[in-house]
Amino acid sequence: MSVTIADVAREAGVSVSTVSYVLSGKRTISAPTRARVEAAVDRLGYRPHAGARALASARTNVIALMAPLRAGVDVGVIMQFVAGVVLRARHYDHDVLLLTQDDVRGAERVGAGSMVDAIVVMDVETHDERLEALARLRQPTVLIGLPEEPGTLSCVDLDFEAAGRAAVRHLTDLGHRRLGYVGHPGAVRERGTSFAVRFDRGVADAAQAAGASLVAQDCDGSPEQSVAAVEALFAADPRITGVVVHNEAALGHVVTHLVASGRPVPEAVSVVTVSPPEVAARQAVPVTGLDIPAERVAHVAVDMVLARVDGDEPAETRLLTPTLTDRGSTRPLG
Amino acid sequence: MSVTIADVAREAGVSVSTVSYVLSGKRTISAPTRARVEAAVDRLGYRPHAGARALASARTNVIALMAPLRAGVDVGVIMQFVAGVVLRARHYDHDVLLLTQDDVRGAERVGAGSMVDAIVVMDVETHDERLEALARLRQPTVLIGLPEEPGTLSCVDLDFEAAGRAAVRHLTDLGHRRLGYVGHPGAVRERGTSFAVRFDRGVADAAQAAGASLVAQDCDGSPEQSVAAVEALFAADPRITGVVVHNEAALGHVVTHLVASGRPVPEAVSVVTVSPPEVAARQAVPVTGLDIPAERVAHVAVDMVLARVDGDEPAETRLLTPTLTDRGSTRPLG
DNA sequence: TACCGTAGGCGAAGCGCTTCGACACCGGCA
DNA sequence: TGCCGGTGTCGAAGCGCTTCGCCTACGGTA
Repeated sequence: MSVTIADVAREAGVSVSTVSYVLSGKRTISAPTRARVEAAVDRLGYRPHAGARALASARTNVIALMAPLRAGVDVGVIMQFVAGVVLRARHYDHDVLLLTQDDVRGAERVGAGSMVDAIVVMDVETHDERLEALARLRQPTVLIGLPEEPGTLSCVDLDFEAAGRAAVRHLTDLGHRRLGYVGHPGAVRERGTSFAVRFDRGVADAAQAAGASLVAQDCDGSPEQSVAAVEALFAADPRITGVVVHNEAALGHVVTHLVASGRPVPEAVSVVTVSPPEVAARQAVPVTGLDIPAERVAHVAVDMVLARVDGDEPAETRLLTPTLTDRGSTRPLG
Repeated sequence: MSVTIADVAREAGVSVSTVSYVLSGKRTISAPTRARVEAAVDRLGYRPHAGARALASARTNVIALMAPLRAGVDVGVIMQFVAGVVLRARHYDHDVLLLTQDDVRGAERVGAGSMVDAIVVMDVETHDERLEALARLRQPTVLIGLPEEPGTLSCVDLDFEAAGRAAVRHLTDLGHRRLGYVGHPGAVRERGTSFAVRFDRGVADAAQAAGASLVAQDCDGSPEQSVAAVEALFAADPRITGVVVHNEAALGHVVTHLVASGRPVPEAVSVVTVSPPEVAARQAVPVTGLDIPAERVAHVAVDMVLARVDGDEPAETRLLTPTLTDRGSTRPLG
């Protein structure tokens, strides 16, 4: 069929094993021999057969990525993440096998079938039904998100609690002491990756630590509810000067309504958010906030999971510290 | 390591080859024997080793998908397409290996390395530098788009010429005889997948056939150019009553400006477009148009390329006929 | 009754690669 | 001079699966 390692060996006048060692670098080979082999490889256009390699070495150089491919609000972020995983995987000379979120047996299939060396799972929920199957596989797995019971699985996520604290502290450092908070609907707090709960806690803690008052309001992100949430905040405390928005979908509506209702941003109200930088930046008033670094999370995920492939290192959970980008939607009180 | 076919054979009290034949169905096996084997498989949780299978059978049950993962305007459409490919591949019991567009040697790597059975390439340009390498691979390939020289490669795309004709005919059937057309900038006509050129031709042909006048205007999709394009059309012919927009990015701006400048849609001007249905539907005035069926294209692409895997059928180019969805942005003249 | 075709099963030869152990050769040391 | 430890190379044994050819039974036909 195509050119095999035996062809290369013959062409270079060495044995098959020598060619293999030249290619893998796992034994020292003298410079002249190595040169002959490399020349033969080039001349014949040799490419090792991935299946044969996988069979003999128990390594495939492929990682599985389970991603939510349904069209949704945050498609852009998902793409960024997927691209980040592919890029980073290539950096380690790995390819990426794409599985969809709803292919519940997908991980099991590719894992048990030894098609991949490791598995990255996006969008993990607090009580995720896939975890059990994942834990049984011999491939290391990394989860994006923080389930209640990670067991022996690694996790990466943004440190939402720190993000909540940082968001509030940014406001209190500017002197704001009467704060509003637009969060997620209760349903998200249950499911989700617990990020909502963690963020809430960070917000509350920091407000208390700074001696600031805090009015919170859930919001599903619709234009109506967003407007209503803003009004509810100011009804509860008309003197609010700082607002934290942890709801990508609502962000635009909240800002627009603040301005439209005679509360210009940042002149009357300072606004801080957590979101992908692109989302925060493209609002009518660009919004200062904590960036969700999709690509960085992707990189870290791949790094972590590949580190575990042949090391017997234990699982680990890593929370990335968010960084705040000032886009001018806040200003000192007074 | 894990359960092998030999374990299953032992457990079922048959030979290894018998187990293999039960699994593949390539030879008749008596019902009782088959049952024993299947029971053993279940009991042991046996999964064939993909690498071993690939080595022995020269089939991997994986297809490569080369997709543009950079964040762009049409991320949603790309995702739809990717999801469509994965779904359809699963339907044939295949998995999908994801390559990025800019990984120029990616296809060569996975192809020559026998990691995949077939290759799907998105976003092919008229003179695509990847074509040559793809043609050299032994795996069948299907291109999304229509390059100038497909050679032995298969292609799928929407029939943009038919779409152009249908768009115009929809207007002329309603009695419109003075038409405007907002197209792509010249640069896109050069690159791209020639779809712009093909659409242009369809539009011009149909206008001529119906004896309608046609004023065309290029547009890069920016708000400014979109407004300028509309004004240019009506400057050239103030009596235009029907407009064809073949520019996703411009569509919103064109519609908005028509309405804002006292030319309500559809009361004063009928508008027809070609775009993904979601885009047409979410405009201020939902726009009637020819749908770009991302998922259908994906399905057809997978069907075509897998059909060629072990058949020696020749390459083929398929142009999908677009269908028109009426969203109320057109009305009879008068 | 003798024969043949077929269904049902087995053995073994690869598929192309990695890797372990063996071996030859060389220079340095006692 | 003899021995020892590296260094560089080779041979061969798998890795787990598919598939070809072969063999046995058995039922049907002449």
